Formats: sequence, structure tokens, C-alpha cells
Amino acid sequence: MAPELIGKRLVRRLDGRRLSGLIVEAEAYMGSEDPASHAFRGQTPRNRSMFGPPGHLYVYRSYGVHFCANVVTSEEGEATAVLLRALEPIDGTETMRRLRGLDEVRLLCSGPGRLCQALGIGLEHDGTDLLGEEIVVEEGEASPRVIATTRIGLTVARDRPWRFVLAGSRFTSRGVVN
DNA sequence: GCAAAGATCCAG
DNA sequence: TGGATCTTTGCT
Repeated sequence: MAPELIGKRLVRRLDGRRLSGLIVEAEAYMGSEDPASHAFRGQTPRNRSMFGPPGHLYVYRSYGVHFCANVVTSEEGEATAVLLRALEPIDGTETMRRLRGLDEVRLLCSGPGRLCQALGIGLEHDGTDLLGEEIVVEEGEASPRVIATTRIGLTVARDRPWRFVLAGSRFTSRGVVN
């Protein structure tokens, strides 16, 4: 499900404004089969939304400082999710700049924590239904070229090629991949 | 109850 | 390269 999200458009409605961006980077976390997944050791209070129905958000705090947002992609009871890691900003870049306290567009959403800050996503969005009003995934590029690489920031299961990036994008969290 | 690690970001 | 910052988890 992670590669399918690349090239789609993430839309966030905030105070009547529309913020959106093209999803250019995402990572898959394969639930109980994946030592790097928060769900590997079973359900806990923090990760319970990952075990819920698909199409909902799993948001958690990272390193005590940032928030990271995942799309749940498996049926209820399983816990496969896709971490949204980077967007190419499209609509609402002025609002994103304000929320990020930063001018440079390339850096507004180029990382999971940055993306959440730019879109105003926090723990209150844990469990949010992506078919609702606040946060939605829309169609984007017709046939994006997607490249698979290894995931970032892990101490285990580093060999699995479950990070997906839009080929040639300058808006990823690391350098351009072709 | 406590200790350790963590799907990060930014400054120096 | 290291510090900030703090929650979650697992073990004693």
C-alpha cells in the first residue's frame, strides 16, 4: 500500500483553508512481521489505532518532540501502516511557512515531523478517518515513477526495501533519488 | 517504580 | 555530531 500512496495528494483542511501536497516519500511498517513496527510486540494504548480499520490515521510522538503520521492500510486486527515522510507543498504554502516558522519551501514538509508541523497535525488526529473532512487523500499524478529503498532511522530490520520515493523529487527528506 | 530507547530536527 | 525533550514500554 505504501507505493500506491506516492504521487497522491494529501489534503488538510485547517480553519477553512486548504493545505495540500504531493506525497513524495512514505515507508511501510508491516505490523507483527516487522521488528521495526510499533505493532511488532502487539497492541498497546499508544498504537491501538494501527489495529483499527484501514483508512484511518495513526499519530504518535517521536523523540518527545515531534509528531509522525501514518495511514493504516490493513483490516481491523492487523496493523500494517504507512508512515508519511515527505510532501511537495502545493496549496497553502503561506500557512505552512507560518506553522513551520520557515521560508524555504523545499524544507516545509521534507520529513515526518516537519510534515506534521506544516499541516498542523498532532495527537488529536490519532484515529482520524481519512474519509472525513479534516484530512483526505486525493488522486494525484497519473503514473508516478516510484523507487524503493531501505527505511530511515531504524536500528532493526534495516535491510527491508520498504521506503518509497517519487523518482527525481527534490522534496524528500534525503537527497534526490533517480 | 525505574531505566532505556526512540519511525526526528536543528544548530554548531 | 550531539543535544533537546518526554513518552512509551518492558523489566525488576
